Amino acid sequence: MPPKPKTESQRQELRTLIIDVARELFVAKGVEAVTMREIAKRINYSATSIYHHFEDKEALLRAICNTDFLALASTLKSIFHIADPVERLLALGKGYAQFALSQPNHYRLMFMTGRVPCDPEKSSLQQNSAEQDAYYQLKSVVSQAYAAGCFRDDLIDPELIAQTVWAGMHGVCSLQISMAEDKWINWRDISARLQLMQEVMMRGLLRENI
Amino acid sequence: MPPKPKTESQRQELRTLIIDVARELFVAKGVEAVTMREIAKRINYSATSIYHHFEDKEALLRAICNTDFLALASTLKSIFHIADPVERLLALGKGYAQFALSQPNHYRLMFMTGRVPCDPEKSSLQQNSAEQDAYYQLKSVVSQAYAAGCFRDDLIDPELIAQTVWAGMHGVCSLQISMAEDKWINWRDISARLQLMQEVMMRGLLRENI
DNA sequence: CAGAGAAACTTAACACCGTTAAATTAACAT
DNA sequence: ATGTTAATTTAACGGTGTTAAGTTTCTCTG
Repeated sequence: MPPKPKTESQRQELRTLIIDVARELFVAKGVEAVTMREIAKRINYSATSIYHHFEDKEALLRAICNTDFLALASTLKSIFHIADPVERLLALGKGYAQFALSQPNHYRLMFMTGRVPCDPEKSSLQQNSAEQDAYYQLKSVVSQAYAAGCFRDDLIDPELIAQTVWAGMHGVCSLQISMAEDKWINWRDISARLQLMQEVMMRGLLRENI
Repeated sequence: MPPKPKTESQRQELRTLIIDVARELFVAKGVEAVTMREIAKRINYSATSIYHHFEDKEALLRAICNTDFLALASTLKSIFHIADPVERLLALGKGYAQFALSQPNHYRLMFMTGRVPCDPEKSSLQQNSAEQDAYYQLKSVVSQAYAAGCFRDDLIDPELIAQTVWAGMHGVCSLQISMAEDKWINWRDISARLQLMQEVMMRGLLRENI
């Protein structure tokens, strides 16, 4: 009873259905839970049909990743209404951390696995878009603070600053995600670690006067 | 031609041979390359025999991990001869980063996968040993700087400081390891990123006077 | 209106994987 | 000599991603 030539929109619908089901498995049980057969079972298709929408499992993961990058950028764009550039940067960091810690499996896939390297050529997302590109949002916010003269005089490369700020927040979040259960370390509260990281970075980056 | 009751030392020998071969595959091709069958082939045993030395693949990875934690601590202990506490801390960070970037697959297994959480109960390594426990080394160096009054007055928890310093360096290294190939980002030199991270952290943490 | 062709989908299979059960071999202890 | 035990292997199970080869249904053309 299966086969019918479908309209393009129905095709798209099925495609996003696959992605959604895959994400769901994924959120609950991590990357390993995303097996082609299980996804297929949940949508009452055979495993093979997924290959008509995605070249392979990597491609499917990449698609999930893309929707997540978009979700991250969507979350973060609410930050731009904040007037003070430093407060804006801090809020960006907080929003980023909240995303990471509330959706650890997605964060892991996006920033910790190294699979699925994003290529602007292939992505459906628009690079350098304030709506869709979270990295561009970071660059923007840092550049704005830079233009406002917030940073120390010896810091002359906003993109390097952005990458450092990112690394700081990513360091706290990713250690939390992959090592929070590790009994070797007597972890301080994650909120305290995030807080101190932001304080330290700001004190290290910003001008001192006033 | 196979079976002979072996002495305990021969058993150990084979055990470490397995670990070594597994590490080798591992260094070259990452976690996924470590398949029981391939390890077995390289030492001319059948895959099943590995299970007489390691409960399962996790246990084998854990064993590899342990040797790597020891290797890291061994590398870092050369830092303790440095007299100035701040210089010592900086050198620790540099040594850590060098380890991470020169052995990315090991670093990934140790700090980025979340599998194999280390438990002091089960590990063969000695916790709180200046020779074997890299985290203890970090705590020590930070505590020494703290005792020397290097940090700002409002910083009163050396372990929180240590975890933050760690997160900063880990952030730079892990982003490099998992995202250096990502074409979305116009990465600055890894050395510049490490350098700036250390500068920022030191400026953020240390007292200002003189 | 018949039949060709394409699209959607399925079943069957391949080559792997980690892991376990059962069988085999060789050394030791009695 | 015999039995026990440890070391090892072969065979197999259930799982994975993926591909080849159908099967069914629609649409489009002659």
